[in-house]
Amino acid sequence: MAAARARSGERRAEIVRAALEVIAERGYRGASLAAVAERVGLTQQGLLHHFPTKEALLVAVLEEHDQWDTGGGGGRDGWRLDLLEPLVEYNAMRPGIVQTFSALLGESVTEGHPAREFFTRRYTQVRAELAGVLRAEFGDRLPGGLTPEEAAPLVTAVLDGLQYQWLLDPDAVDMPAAFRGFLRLLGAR
Amino acid sequence: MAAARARSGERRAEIVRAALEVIAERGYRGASLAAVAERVGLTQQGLLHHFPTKEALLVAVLEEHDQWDTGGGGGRDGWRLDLLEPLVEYNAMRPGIVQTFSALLGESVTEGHPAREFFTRRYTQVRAELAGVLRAEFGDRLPGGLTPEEAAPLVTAVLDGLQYQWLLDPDAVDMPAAFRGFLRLLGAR
DNA sequence: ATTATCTATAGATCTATAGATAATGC
DNA sequence: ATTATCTATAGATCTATAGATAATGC
Repeated sequence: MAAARARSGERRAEIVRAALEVIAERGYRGASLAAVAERVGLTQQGLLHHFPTKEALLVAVLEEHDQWDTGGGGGRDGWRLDLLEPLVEYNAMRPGIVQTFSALLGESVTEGHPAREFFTRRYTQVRAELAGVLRAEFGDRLPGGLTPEEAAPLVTAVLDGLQYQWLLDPDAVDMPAAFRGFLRLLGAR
Repeated sequence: MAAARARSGERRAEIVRAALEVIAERGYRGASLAAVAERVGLTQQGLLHHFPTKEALLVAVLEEHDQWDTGGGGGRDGWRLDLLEPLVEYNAMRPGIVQTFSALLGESVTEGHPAREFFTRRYTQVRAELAGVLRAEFGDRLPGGLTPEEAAPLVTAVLDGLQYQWLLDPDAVDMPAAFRGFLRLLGAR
């Protein structure tokens, strides 16, 4: 045959990449296995050989992009505040990934959604790590008398909220500039 | 028969209310007409007598709750900054509505989603009105040198972003308190 | 006559299972 | 023997249309 048989790991990676795209376009509930399969030149049943269920495929997508959103800049755990702005800048160049993330986050608040626990855990962790970073940078008090623990959910909220506004209307919202504005509010220079 | 025939307007209102609930639970794409119909004691085909298509029902839901999110507090156009905090407080008491809104916002960034234009327009309008409110309150410069136009998308982002964190983990996030913290950052008392 | 509702049903999908076929690795 | 894929198909759904039936309002 023309194409050599890809090793299983490569095939799985291809499928995860395709799933990421289809989820960006239609969300998880709207994404069909057939659409993902077609994108990698497989039948839907062929895809199910690599991932036994649709949910298993979603889990693989979530694991693959575990460093999403707030983690991309600085490696698994050691975030630094000055790496958040470059991360936002980077995200502004890959609307596809941001759209997948945002669509999944939106869906995840509905009942019994398979990504719900993932996001819940992730936000708990992100808030805790951000609080640590903010304390290291600003000490125990930020402008307005906020503690780092009070500011951390706001940083996360701004990151996510700006993504929605930007995805809906990229020309109307300069996501990195807006985020820099927020950092100035926090007192960073 | 037992129940008197409801006037059409009442029936439609019942259906819209049921649709709101089902969308909160499953999102728009995941919400079936049959599930909505069942909730008001109709068959799926009976429901389609009142709304000719599923999309028409969504439009009715969006129109009914046009004052969603940022509008509830102060009447159609005249927002005031000091009514935002009570609005967040009010939202914290109705997770259902917030969940419907958040699920729809998340879905709306996917391709060809029927609510996309609604949200795009809405955010454009919300940012403009918030900028006006911020200018009236703070003048041309806010902390960090932000202009009202730079701060407006941040206010919106914080409102939306906090909702997701709160829906995912209500015990971990005190939404009104977090929002008050953000207002203190902006320099309001 | 119009309005509200129902039954019947067409026509698409969708996920997942069963089982065949062919290539690869011992 | 195992791995990758395919064909066939079961069993659920889902939206929407067609057409019947019964009640309401002139």
